[in-house]
Amino acid sequence: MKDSLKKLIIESLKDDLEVSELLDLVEVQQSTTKHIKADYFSNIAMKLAKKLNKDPIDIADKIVAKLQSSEGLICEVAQPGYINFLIEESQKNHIIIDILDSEDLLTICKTKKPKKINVEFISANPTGPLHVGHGRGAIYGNIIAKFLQIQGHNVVKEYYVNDFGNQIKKLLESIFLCINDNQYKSDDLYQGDYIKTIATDVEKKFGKNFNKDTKKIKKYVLEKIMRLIQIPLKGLNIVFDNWFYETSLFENNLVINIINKLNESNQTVESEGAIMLKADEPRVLIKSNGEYTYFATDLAYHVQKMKNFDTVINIWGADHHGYTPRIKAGLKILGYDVKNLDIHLIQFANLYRRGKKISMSTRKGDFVELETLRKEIGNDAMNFFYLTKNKDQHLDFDLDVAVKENKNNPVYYIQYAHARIEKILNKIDGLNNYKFNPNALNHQNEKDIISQLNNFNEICKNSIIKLQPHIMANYLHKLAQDFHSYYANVKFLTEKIDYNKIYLVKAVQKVLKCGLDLLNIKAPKEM
RNA sequence: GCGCACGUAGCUCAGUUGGAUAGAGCACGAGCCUUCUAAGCUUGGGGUCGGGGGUUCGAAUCCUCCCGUGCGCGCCA
Repeated sequence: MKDSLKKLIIESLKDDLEVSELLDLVEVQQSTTKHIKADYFSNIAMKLAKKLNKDPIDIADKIVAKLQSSEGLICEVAQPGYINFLIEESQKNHIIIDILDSEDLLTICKTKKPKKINVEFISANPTGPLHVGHGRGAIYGNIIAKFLQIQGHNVVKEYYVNDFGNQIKKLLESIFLCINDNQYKSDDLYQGDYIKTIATDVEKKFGKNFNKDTKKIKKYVLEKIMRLIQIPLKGLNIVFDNWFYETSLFENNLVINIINKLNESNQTVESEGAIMLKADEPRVLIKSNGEYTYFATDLAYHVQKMKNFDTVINIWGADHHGYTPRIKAGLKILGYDVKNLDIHLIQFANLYRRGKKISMSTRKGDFVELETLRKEIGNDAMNFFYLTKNKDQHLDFDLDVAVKENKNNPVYYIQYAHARIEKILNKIDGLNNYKFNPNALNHQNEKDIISQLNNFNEICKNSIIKLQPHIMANYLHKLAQDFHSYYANVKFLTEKIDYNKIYLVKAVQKVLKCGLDLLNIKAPKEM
């Protein structure tokens, strides 16, 4: 609808030599102001006025004069130069048939150039179970991968397992101490209850005095931890295609290869026994004790991804933002186009319980497990809660409210709309014998809903293509709201059923279902 | 101190490339079930969009300064 109006305007301006170069300024927007009687409007006259040094009203009048002949379209000029469009009801109402006939409501999102895309998310260190601090990134990353798949891309969901380096050493040390010294306490080591559980198992299998450095022990413990990590993921239906182990980089000599290449690039310097890369600023690759830094292995990891994929997406907590320039600088030196590396920074979600902020430290064992939260409030509420907010927004999550609202959560509002429609449709034989009359729906509630339905494609573009799930979440809420209002005002199952209304709610249900599916939220048939 | 974000109703958050009179949920006040599910509807109060300045026909949105909050500034990962 919007695009066709845009085309009309461009068409009307094309002959004018003065503006023919300015046609990309043309835009049409949906009218949202209640007191203005218009479906869409354009501000092109005001934009051109400046460039041409003319009165915007005159320009608008000219455009409107040319557009007047279009069928089913009423154009008006308003101060200080808006062009308002009113579309005939029957034309707008046709969206109902479009939706019901459509085999896939999301075809508009399909890309013409499918790419191989790697989406890496969560990637929490394998030193403990996932806690609530990982929830936002988990749900966001999963949905981003899904949106890309819907666009038609070939997506690999990946979890990077940091099974190399100090943290793992400390984990093993913690377990060792837990077995041999019940009273151990150290700010530097891990102390959660899960350590005790694993320690018990380790002791059973390996005895008290095992050698912490053997591969066997490490593998055993790592498997235990990875199993813990997968519990909430299974619960949330988050499935990874690939678990990339940091140690595999060494087994394949990938790190040393990268270091060699960097050395050849003349972008490395030696300083106090360490090798540094001239990245955004000098960054250590090899410590003076000969160990690789996280940066060095991470570069090798990213090179792997850049080689094998057209686009590489990292979903990172916002606390990693300072690391971005470094990794990009490194990849640039290695000859990769960092335009293909897309880093999504997710702001922290603070968690409160009884008005107090909950600290989330795996090491101190002071955290609420993601699985605990999931069980308390349920998948649907959890998905909706995280997906309804912009990733750039810091947000506060009050556990008490979340649990209290379990029965009263906004997500149920949307699901309830879906279930209510289902109940109506169940009592109808079907629509095959009734032809939809596009002129029949004139109730204000009906107009509101139809306007929302006409919006759906635009919402899909903004949400799915631009990877902004919260736009879809908020749209669904608005659509549900319009429906509930309608439902309260209108009786469907009367003696003489108006099947046009049934067409309408059926289309609404189809859109709700589509949207809820998108966000990994169930669309129940009854509640 | 430097860097990256954020600041919208009492609370939690929307606000689509700058558009016309600022939005929702929760909370609070008042109504609505003899009727398709009241997990619902209707209605009221509640705002200097952190503050100043600037750009523009037009700013919550862009620029700048200030204030506030979060995060980051390791030979940690």
